[in-house]
Formats: sequence, structure tokens, C-alpha cells
Amino acid sequence: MNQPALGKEAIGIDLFAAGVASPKGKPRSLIESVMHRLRCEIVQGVLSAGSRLLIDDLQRRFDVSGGTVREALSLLVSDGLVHAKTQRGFFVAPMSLQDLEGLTRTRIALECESVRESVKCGGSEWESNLVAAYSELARSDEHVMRNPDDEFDQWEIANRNFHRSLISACSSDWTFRFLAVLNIHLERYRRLTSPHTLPERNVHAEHELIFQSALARDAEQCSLLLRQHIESSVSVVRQFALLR
Amino acid sequence: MNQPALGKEAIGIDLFAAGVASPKGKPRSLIESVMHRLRCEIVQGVLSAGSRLLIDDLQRRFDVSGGTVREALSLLVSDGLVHAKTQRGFFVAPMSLQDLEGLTRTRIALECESVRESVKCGGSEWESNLVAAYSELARSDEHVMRNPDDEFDQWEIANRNFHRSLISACSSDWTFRFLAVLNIHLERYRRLTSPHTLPERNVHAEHELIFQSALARDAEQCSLLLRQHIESSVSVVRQFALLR
DNA sequence: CGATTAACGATAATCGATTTTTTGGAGGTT
DNA sequence: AACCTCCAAAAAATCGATTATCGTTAATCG
Repeated sequence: MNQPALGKEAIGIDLFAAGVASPKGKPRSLIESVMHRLRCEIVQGVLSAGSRLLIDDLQRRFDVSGGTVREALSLLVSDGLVHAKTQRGFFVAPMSLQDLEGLTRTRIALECESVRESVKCGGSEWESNLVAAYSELARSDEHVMRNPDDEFDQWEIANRNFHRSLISACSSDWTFRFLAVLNIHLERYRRLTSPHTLPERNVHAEHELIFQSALARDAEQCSLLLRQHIESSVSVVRQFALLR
Repeated sequence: MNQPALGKEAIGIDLFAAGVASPKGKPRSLIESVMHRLRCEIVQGVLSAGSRLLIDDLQRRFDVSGGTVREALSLLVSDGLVHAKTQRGFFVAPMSLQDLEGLTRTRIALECESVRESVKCGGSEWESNLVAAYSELARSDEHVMRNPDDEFDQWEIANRNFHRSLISACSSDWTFRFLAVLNIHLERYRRLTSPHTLPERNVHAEHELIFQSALARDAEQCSLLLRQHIESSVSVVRQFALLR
């Protein structure tokens, strides 16, 4: 019968790159293009959290019809970057410390459990992917130290790939999907606060330890380090209390 | 500044009832109404997994314009019940044993971690909600034994409320949201297989044990029982191998 | 003077028509 | 038989205009 197997061309949430930098080919439709541009603007903070998304404005700004804008926005509801209220339009998802904490706890639940399983059952393919992702990230870590502004997009990609590689051995599509959503949102917080956290805590050292414990197949240790890694990034934000 | 605090009227995924039976008030717009009807049909299997969702058909069937259908569909992408492919339309999310397993594992990661925390930090309000939800479920468990067909919707609600109560003490909105999504999908599988699993394994007994360990504040035990509870429901499906 | 209602302007929701894109052959070529 | 190319039907994407709804301000009433 009919079993389309959900190809990579499915739109909506895309598992392969959710944030600003998208490796996906050229947009295949206006809707997709508008959706992508909106997503970037939201993640980058051009459209500020909580603000209203007026169809008319967007329609003029992107030079498309209202219906197209509406549909792009509806699709963006999928990854929670946009909220829709009946008869009152669309809004950029608000940001708050509470939201960030929820984001973080949920991420920990999913990612730590996944990494535990991956470390246990990962094969050689998993291992080599992980090694590759790690060295790429190590390179990016250095670059971003020098010129934070230029290299930030690249670092985001490398970071995402590293974390994805860690859990790629045996995680379900659903887990990937949710983590992708969480990561878009967390990226938004990172971009908001990154100008203020320049002399970054030693993220690189944390990554290295996680990487080593993964290769050493110490599932519990790896999971624990990962948890601390994820938690510590939120405490940086909390210190600056940029939110509310 | 602008902080709309995301009221309960937000559409898209709704945390309060995701499946067939929705306690939400009357739909406030055509889009919402179409969205809800489509969601029901998909969850109940009227629209079969993997099948194509033709705008023209739906438009005629629901007596609304194509644009309205498109937007309802776009919104349904949010909870993964509908997939959108650029220039090729919309599809009902496919079902497979693999998907079910992913759903289950992801649910376990989220729900078991959450219940652990809830049992630890739940106050008296949490406790009384849980007691209420449990007795409601116990009642439904009995009813559904007698006439499975009539009472199934009601049981789904009671079941959902019980599981939600368990973790309600300190779970984030994100966790709730994701669990709501997973539950819609799992409900679809339950409805698909429930005719074949009539003499249900003793679900009630499982719920009771979980309930008791929660009240006894035995977080680890509760989490473990919950994990087994969730796992065992998938193995039922696996036996019947209804999928693929 | 406070409260209730009426009228208005802004904006979301909806539709029907038009334009592209995809799909599934029919026929012809190697 | 496998592989193109071209064509027409089907379907999705897109638009511009119309209608319904909300929130606010102005007017009215007790």
C-alpha cells in the first residue's frame, strides 16, 4: 500500500539543521523560503521574543501574499518558535528564565538517556562519526575564540553535530526530533547571551571529557558529564539574569 | 515590554487534550474546527496511516476553501500527525513497529525522569490531584472492561490524566508538550490494536502499583514500574505484529 | 460620574480564481 | 526491454479581495 517512508524532503521541523545555518538546498517554494527566513530572524533575535507577527507587515516585507505568510507561520508553530492564537494572530515565542530551565531539564532527560544507550551499543561507524564530529568541533572551538562574531554560525553547526553524533548510535527519530526543537530554542538563548559571555567557560574542556568518556565506553560517566555540561550553560545565563 | 505569557487559548498543539476527546470549548475558527476534525480522523484511523491528504477532497468534505484546509494541515504538522512535502502535498503520518518503539523509548526517557522528580518534590496538592486522577482511572478501568467500545474515549482521558498527574509536580512545559505529542501518537496505536487485545493484560494492577509507590515516595521504584508499564504495552502490539 | 453600549479602525480569517509544479502516460528511439 | 521526451490532467502553491472578529474609543444613559 501507501507507505511514503517520510523522505528527507519533508518540511516542517527539519532534523538536519534547525537553527540559523541550514545545509538544506534552495527552498522549493515560497512558503518554505519565508518559513526559513522567519526562523532565522526569530532565532537571531531580529524579531524579538513575545512580539507580534503582523501578517500585513510580513507580507510587505517578504513580498508575498497574506496566505503564504500565514502558512509559513503555521508551519513554524511546529517547532514552537511561533505561537498562534485564534483570531488574534501569531506571536514570537516568548523567552524567560523559566522557559530556559524547562528547555534544559527536558534536554537533559532526553540526551542523557540517549547517550547512555549509544555509548553502550555504538558500533564502529558511530565511533568514527563521533571522532570526526569532535575534531571538527575542536577546530571550531579555537576559531570562535579568535573571532566570535564571524565563526559563531559555524560553531553552532559543529556543536550540534557533535551532540548529535554522541547519541546517534541508537536514538529514535522522535528523540532526534525533540532534541532538534530544543536545540533551536537553546540556540536562541545562546545568541542572546553570547555577547556577554565572551571569555566562555571552558566549554572545550567539557567537550573533550565527554568525548573521552564516550570512547572509553563509560556510559554512566559520559551521561553525568553531559548533564553537567548542559546544566552549566544555563547557569551562565542565570548569572547575567538577562531575562526578566 | 511585550510578554503575552502564552495563554491557554494558544492553538496548535494543545497540552490539555490532544487525542480524540477534547475538552476544549467550541472551535473559534474554521481552521481550528477542521484541524480538530482531521486530528480525530487520523487518530481513529479513519484516515489511514501514510495515505495522501488531498486538498480538494478535504475541501469538499468539510465544505471550506482550500486555503483553510492547507492551514489546518500545516498546524497539524506541529504534532507530527501530518507530514508536509514541498510541492507534493500532505500525508498522514505513517505507522510502523519501528516508529512505535521510538515513541515508546522517548516516552520512557521523558516520563520516567519526570516522575522521579515529581515523586521527590511533589507537595500535598500534587498528592491530592494524583489520588483523584487515580480513582477516576480505576472507575474507567472497570467500565472499559464491560463495554470496551463505548467507554474507550473516556478511558483514554482518564489514563492521560493519571499519567499527567503523576508528573505534574515539577515538570516543565516542554516535557508536557512532548509527552502530549507522544501520547496522541500512542493513542493512535492503541486504537489500532485495542480490538485485538480485549482481555487486556492487567493494566489496572500496573496502575495501582505505580500509584502506591508514588504515594509511598519511592521515586526509583515508581520510575521502574512506570518504565515496565510503558514497555509492556508495546510488547502487546509486537505480538500481534499488526504492523508491517 | 461611573458604567454600559455603539461605532470605528485594525487585523485576522476565509474564499475563489490564477499560476506553477508534479505526475503518469503515449509515443518514439537506442 | 530500457530509456528518453513531450503532453495533458491533477494537484499544490499563490494571490488579491471579501468578510468576520477583536479591542478601543466615543457616545449614551442612569
